[in-house]
Amino acid sequence: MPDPTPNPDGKLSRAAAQRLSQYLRFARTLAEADGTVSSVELAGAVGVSAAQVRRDLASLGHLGQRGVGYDAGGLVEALRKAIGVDRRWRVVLVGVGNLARALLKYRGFVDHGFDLVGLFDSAPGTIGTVVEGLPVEPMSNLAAAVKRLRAELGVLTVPADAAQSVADAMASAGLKGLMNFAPVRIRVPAGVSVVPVDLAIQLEQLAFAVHFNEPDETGVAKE
Amino acid sequence: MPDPTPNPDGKLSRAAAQRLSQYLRFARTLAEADGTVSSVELAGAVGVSAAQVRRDLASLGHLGQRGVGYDAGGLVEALRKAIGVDRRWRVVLVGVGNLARALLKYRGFVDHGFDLVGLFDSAPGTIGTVVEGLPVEPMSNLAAAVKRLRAELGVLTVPADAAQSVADAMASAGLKGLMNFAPVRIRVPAGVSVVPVDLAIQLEQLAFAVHFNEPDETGVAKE
DNA sequence: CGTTGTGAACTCATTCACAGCT
DNA sequence: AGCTGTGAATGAGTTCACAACG
Repeated sequence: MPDPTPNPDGKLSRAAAQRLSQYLRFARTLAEADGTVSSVELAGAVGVSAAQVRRDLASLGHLGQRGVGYDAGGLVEALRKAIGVDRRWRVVLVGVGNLARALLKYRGFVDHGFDLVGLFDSAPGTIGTVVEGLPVEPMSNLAAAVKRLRAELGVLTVPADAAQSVADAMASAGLKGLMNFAPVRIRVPAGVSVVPVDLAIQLEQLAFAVHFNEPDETGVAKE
Repeated sequence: MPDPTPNPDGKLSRAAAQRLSQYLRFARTLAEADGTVSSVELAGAVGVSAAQVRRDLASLGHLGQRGVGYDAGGLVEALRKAIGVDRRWRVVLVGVGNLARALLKYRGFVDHGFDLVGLFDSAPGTIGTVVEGLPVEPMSNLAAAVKRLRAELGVLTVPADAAQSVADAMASAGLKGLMNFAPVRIRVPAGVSVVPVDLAIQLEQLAFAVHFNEPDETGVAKE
């Protein structure tokens, strides 16, 4: 039967968006240095096929020049826009433990356009302390603070058993995206996105890959 | 294109293996309590379709009973074996910073069958200190220690600029799988697997999902 | 009944191969 | 010459729908 949707061009899959992030990282390192990158270079750096790179980039518009390649600077701009990081994002963090402290020290956070503007916790001993220049506020302040700070994203670094209720609070405070480090799947209202960062599952993936000696991931090894 | 060993036994894709981990987590919570789980329950818990669950589980052998469901205990066993976590794994960690300290405190590590047996760092001030009960050894000990401890996996929590050379050292020390927290792609010899845990890219994925209001992830909200 | 397992259909993603521009 | 963009072919992964079975 006839083709309800013969048109393949349209939306970016999640996996595709992840590749864009990787192209962006590589293009950024070249942006100052030189003028152009080829699909073959990008492919080698990221570990995908050159055809894949061209297909991905072509879906963003005509930003290559035939016979020449892609202008590094222009590519960075286009990728930033396509991913949604052509602006800065304001982020709050809930759950100030070791992991949070590690994240706060991580420069890549701010380097990639994410500004941590608020810290929250429920432990009386932690509330009021200052971590990496930011005071830790009680959870009861969350909703008001999100509004005041105009934060849109939240990082969730609380224990598993608290994760769902904290996620509920973050969603109803108006945050639109949550990065969840707790090893549980959290449910959120429609309109809120969640990116899980689940170490337990990643560990199991590593065991799986080793146990069955999968070549793994972004393109294997030369040698 | 460049893949001399495409899929040895040709079985489970990476994405499928990740779903298995999620089924396992859910089945574990039920294993003591009740007898059986249905594909619909699993699907709801993990956020995939029931048909997907059945297809995945059927690929592991006939472990369901028609008209009844899957025995929770048996499912846990089968999933453990399929993923490769029906045994314990010995893990060393290189780069003892805040992130490492957070990981060391994370109980899920040992709960999932991963034993951290060695810590390594190159900073003289850190070497010799004891963190969570383990002494931090110099990098020069790595190769001998990996052999002595019979470690197979490594966690890489060093800064980006050191990541590749540390990865080289870890691979030549005989580790077969690396969990890489550094925000760079590392190259490893054939036979070594890498699971990247890249916060910068995950952050960008979050921005992407929110910016284009993707429902995201494992199927979110029904309504 | 209810629920699994699975051929078949289908959708989505990737690679091929080459036309078209520089 | 070199390199991109893209139809067409291929492949991977997912859902449909129902037979098979307790």
